[in-house]
Amino acid sequence: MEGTELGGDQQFCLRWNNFQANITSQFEALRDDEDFVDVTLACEGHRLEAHKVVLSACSPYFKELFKNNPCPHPIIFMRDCEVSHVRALLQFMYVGQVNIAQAQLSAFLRTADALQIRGLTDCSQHNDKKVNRKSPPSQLRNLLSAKPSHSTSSSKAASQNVESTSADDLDKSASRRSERNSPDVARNNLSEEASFQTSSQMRPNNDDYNQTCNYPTLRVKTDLEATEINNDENEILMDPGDSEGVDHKDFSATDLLEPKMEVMEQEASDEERSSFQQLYYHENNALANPFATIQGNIDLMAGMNAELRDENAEEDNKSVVSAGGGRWDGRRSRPVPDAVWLEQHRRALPFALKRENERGAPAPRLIKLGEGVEIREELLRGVKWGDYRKVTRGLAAALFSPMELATCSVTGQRWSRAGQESRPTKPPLDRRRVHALISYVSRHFPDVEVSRIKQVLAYKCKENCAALRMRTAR
DNA sequence: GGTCAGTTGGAAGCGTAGCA
DNA sequence: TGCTACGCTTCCAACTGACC
Repeated sequence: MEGTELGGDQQFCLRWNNFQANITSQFEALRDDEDFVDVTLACEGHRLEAHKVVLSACSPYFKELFKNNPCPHPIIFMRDCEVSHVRALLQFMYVGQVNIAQAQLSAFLRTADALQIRGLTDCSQHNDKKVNRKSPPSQLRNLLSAKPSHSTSSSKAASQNVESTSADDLDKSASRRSERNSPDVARNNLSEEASFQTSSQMRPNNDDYNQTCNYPTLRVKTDLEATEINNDENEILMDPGDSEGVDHKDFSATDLLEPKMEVMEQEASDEERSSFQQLYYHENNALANPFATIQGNIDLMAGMNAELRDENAEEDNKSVVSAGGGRWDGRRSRPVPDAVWLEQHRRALPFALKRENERGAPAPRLIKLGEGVEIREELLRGVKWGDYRKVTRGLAAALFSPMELATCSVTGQRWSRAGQESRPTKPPLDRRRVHALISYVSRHFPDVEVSRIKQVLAYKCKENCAALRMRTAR
């Protein structure tokens, strides 16, 4: 206990020596016991309970999401995210460290980056809204781009890399930390940061290397724990906080695969319903485009209160947030404002249809494509019927959002160049919709081989990807 | 090792909008 | 009206993984 004189009144500094350790363990216990959880992450059929305050503290992304959407207990559907990654991220946020197999590291970091998890991504960039949300912390980038080497020379090089960081950088870093930590902790971090060494065990994101090495496990630590050098060759301890002063290789625009999230509210009381706008869609226009009528997305909404959906559909469609700041209309690659894009597609929403029906508007006719996938007749009419190529392209634009087309491939097949160019393998487009599209086109163009249809779909994906890259570059 | 299928870079042709 | 820039469509080719 320390006492200081201030204005004649002696003040005492009461310090809980094990404060951080206690807080960490208690947060973990709260999560394990699911006490006071107020947000559910739904991923691959699993439900992961968490606390908004923790997610907000660890991610400006979640913080903004929850601030703008004051639902008492939102359910966030995380599509195209692996549940194991989400679990690991929660572990990281609650405990401050997590073990990730090297083989999973790249994908894990992409998910972390997309969710702007502090300590795993450059939050300074994320705080700058709309700007590239691409780069993981420099040390992680080093990890991903380091040459394969187990010699001490690389360790020295890595050490020199850190040593080249200027004192100003270290001071900046330390001052940033001091905002979160006590001055003592900040000093500790400063001294430890100066002696930080990126381990020579760091494995490059290299496929050849992947195939020949047993991956060490990466252990990432947050600022909650002091940085330390671990001699265990199978563990890499790193302080993710500092991102300055080290040359790095930026991820390309296509490295970023946006997590597709839909925030929906849990069953709420009447009082809660009257208090909040509780239905939100975020980052993913899946529910706002025509394929929302397919069973898959209806499944996603299974937990929703139908009445509430109707009540809030219109307002919520206006509240959609897009990280890209706009969407393409498929025809021209100029960005279409979200509001415009949504207005063009809003009526395809199942609950929006119900709302219109209640108002006496004629029920739009849905055409079955197959595989349980339906499309509005008017959208199908908009498809050019010159040949199978135009039909395929038209259906692709109707069934998949531009972001889906830009970030997915037809089958998700691994492409070896991806590894060489530090570009991740794209996830597959929704198989059911792909099959529906192919079967529909095949029925009307029986002489056309399926491979040709897939090829056209692949062209479409490539074009959207290129357009996305161009937009991001600008 | 051969074949097939999928992904992607790149090029060419065409259409459209903006401008002088 | 002609030019230019831009974007969309289409196709080819290279490369590689999966499969037999």
